[in-house]
Amino acid sequence: MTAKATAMTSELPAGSPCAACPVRELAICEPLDEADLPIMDLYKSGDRTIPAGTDFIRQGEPVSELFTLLDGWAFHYRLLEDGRRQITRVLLPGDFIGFQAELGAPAENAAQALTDCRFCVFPQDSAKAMISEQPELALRLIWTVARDEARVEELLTSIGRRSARERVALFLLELYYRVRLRDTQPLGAEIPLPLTQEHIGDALGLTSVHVNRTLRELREAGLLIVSKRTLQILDPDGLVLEAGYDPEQLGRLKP
Amino acid sequence: MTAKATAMTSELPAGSPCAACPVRELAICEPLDEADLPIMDLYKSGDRTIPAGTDFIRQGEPVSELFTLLDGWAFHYRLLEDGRRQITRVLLPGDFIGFQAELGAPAENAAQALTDCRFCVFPQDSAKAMISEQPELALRLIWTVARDEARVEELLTSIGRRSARERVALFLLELYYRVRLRDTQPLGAEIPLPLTQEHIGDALGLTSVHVNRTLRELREAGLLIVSKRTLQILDPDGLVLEAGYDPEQLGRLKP
DNA sequence: GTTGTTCCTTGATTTAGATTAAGCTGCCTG
DNA sequence: CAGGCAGCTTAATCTAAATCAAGGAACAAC
Repeated sequence: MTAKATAMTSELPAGSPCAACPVRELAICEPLDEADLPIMDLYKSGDRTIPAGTDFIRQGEPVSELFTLLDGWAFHYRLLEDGRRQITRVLLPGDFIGFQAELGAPAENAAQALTDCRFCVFPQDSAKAMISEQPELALRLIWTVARDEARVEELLTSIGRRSARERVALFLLELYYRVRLRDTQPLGAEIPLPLTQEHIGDALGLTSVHVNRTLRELREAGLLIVSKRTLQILDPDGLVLEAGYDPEQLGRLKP
Repeated sequence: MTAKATAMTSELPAGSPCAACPVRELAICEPLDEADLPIMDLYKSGDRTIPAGTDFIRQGEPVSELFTLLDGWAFHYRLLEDGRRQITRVLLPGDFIGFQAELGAPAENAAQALTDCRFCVFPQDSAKAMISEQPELALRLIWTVARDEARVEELLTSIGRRSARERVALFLLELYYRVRLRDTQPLGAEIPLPLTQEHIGDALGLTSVHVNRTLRELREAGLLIVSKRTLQILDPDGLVLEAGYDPEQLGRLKP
């Protein structure tokens, strides 16, 4: 429930070359081939690095910049007036962050860095120019927003209709596959999981106490281990079963 | 929880003229002025009317057509394997229905008519052509999908973090304002509400029994009356308070 | 006008998950 | 190295909402 706010950021003077971009085929610029890549320099203002815990988009304040996450983990969330928090999306490298229907309007979602993060930064005006001047990028943005919406709907369905065990199992399973789409790792390997139990609770509509219990149950059932900011999936099939999830859909999973 | 399926539909031979469209400024074609309106005839295949209860998009089956809802109410939903249902979006006239990241892929959301519905129909291929050939329409689609995502996130936040009373109050209040953006009605007037208590429960992650009790409480508190497929908001300010909602956001409400 | 349906309503009971509370661990910082 | 903080863990208790159960009202179908 804590919403830490830090200010310290570091900005590089100029944009680093897109050719070396670590998330090129995941990001908004994916449709551009090598030759067209310099187009992006028209719109991006540079790279930026922020420390873990930074609230880099604040709910209700005008969105003045958009970001492509180059490295690190972050999340989008909404706050109620009394401090209750709902995490709406976990953000991984390649994700386009901060876009909303009315650019420049008060932010509907806040965003916070979970780890130190590095971004590619787009001032709001040039992001607007980008999508109206570059039709391939506009099409890619449609795809991106629709995919994000589908993910939020999946989470909505979890919270609305699944039990705590099903929710936790599915949430971690999906994160595991998303991470593995970025860094190919041996199946069953540990992945970093920079979320606290409180974060997981705030994503799944549970308290951290109940998340703790549920994680213990899943561990005792030999399905997964969450420990020391690390997630290990022991039994993917068992988890799919536990989550009551159509395993076919995992195959369709997008980055 | 019931998922009725009907087949009977009626299709008109040719598209009716867009000039007479009842939802022109709400729909995907909003950016076109009078002169450009015939562009739509390149892409739409005609109008269609279906009876209440029809499942016109079935989860898991390829999406072969997209729709603009011209008249009536419908909803998007997801089913779990054991029949649990989550309603993800209530669809009102002007809404663009069935769009998803991968057109032609298995439908991520089913859709069902709540009342008799009339649609403007777009075959999947021509919808694809439309968004790649008409940049203004692509921009409008981005806006539409982003707005829908924001609505789903709002619902997610409700289910994850609000009490039953807050959820019901906010859900009905938002519907009320959405309907009033379409048909201007005197404030406090009744609006039609073709949702059963079971529908409301499936949208809000509650059982119909609990929805019933909650509606009674809200009625006894003099806030609203739901009766005979009709919703009457008695005390909008009281409801905003009850919902723990930032009233400013209602002003920003989009159709 | 009887017989189903579907939907609404209310009461009694159960339960999943929340709340409260307390101790523990690892860690950073002074 | 002491003290403090953030996060994890577990147990005891409470409660919001689910489940179970039983009627009632409206309406269509025969």
